[in-house]
Amino acid sequence: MYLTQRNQYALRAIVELARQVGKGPVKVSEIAKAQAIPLRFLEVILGQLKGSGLVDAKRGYYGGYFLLRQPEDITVGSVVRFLQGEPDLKECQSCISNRQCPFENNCAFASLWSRVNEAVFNIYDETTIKDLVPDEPVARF
Amino acid sequence: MYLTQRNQYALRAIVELARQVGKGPVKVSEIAKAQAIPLRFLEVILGQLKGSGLVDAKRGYYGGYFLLRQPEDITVGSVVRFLQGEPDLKECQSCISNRQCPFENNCAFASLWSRVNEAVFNIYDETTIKDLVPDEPVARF
DNA sequence: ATATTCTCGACCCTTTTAGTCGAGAAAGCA
DNA sequence: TGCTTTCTCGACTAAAAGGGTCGAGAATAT
Repeated sequence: MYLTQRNQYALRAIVELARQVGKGPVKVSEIAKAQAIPLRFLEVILGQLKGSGLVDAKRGYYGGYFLLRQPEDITVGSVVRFLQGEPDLKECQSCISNRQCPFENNCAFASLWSRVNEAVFNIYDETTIKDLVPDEPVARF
Repeated sequence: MYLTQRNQYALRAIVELARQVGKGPVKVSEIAKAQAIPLRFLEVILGQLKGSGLVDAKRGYYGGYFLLRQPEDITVGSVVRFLQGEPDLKECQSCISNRQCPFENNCAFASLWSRVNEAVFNIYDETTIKDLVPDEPVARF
């Protein structure tokens, strides 16, 4: 739900891939430059992202990263879920251990947290990567 | 939006005060015990909370903390806002500095973050402390 | 006086997050 | 073949955030 800098970088990297869809693999260095992300850090992030099945990479001269699905078929929710996993909100986050919950597992906070989480993921799930790609500036003549 | 352990402790402390409303000041040690919060840490938290105008304290023998408003008049939103301040969501959180935003301040993320934030605070604002106080177990005979 | 309870600032420790680095492996090119 | 490019992998470091503690002082009641 709360997105770290790293996870925002990941999203922006995917957006950049979406922006260049159809132009073949995009180099990490290119993404890093376009999105102002530290290069070596981005390498790590994209490496992780490969595990999601959303992107893949090719090495060598014409190498780089590319999307495995259309931008409109990738939701922010699916990316976020992959990056941080779904939090276990059935159990109240206020209680370190469930055994010593001061409300004896009848805790009103649990419902609050899960409602919040649901609201957030509703938004994430209805937002696709395509929605995040900036519109091309209209050509002037 | 994202609540730290500390901020959840704060909320639970207030809930405990609400639970005991009308019984005079509640000692920190009592709150700590009831809500399973580390005592010395709770002292710090309640000290901060005094600045919100929602609670106040009295020292000495019959001292302790107490609410300055009715539980139903305190929203979770007002507490959270005091604890963490409203994030500055007009500007995209992805960009370290606004000057070097790769999207040139026309960033689709900004809208996403603010929609998420709004959704979360809608829930926080419509939830009062009273809603979080567990129902008294019905007396059986 | 004295016991009680909040008050204040400084302090410490652990975990998370951000970011870097060097060497290696695949892919293309000459 | 050998050279260049670009991803790949694991280890590593640094900074920040978060959680929690402590001692001494100040108000309040008996």
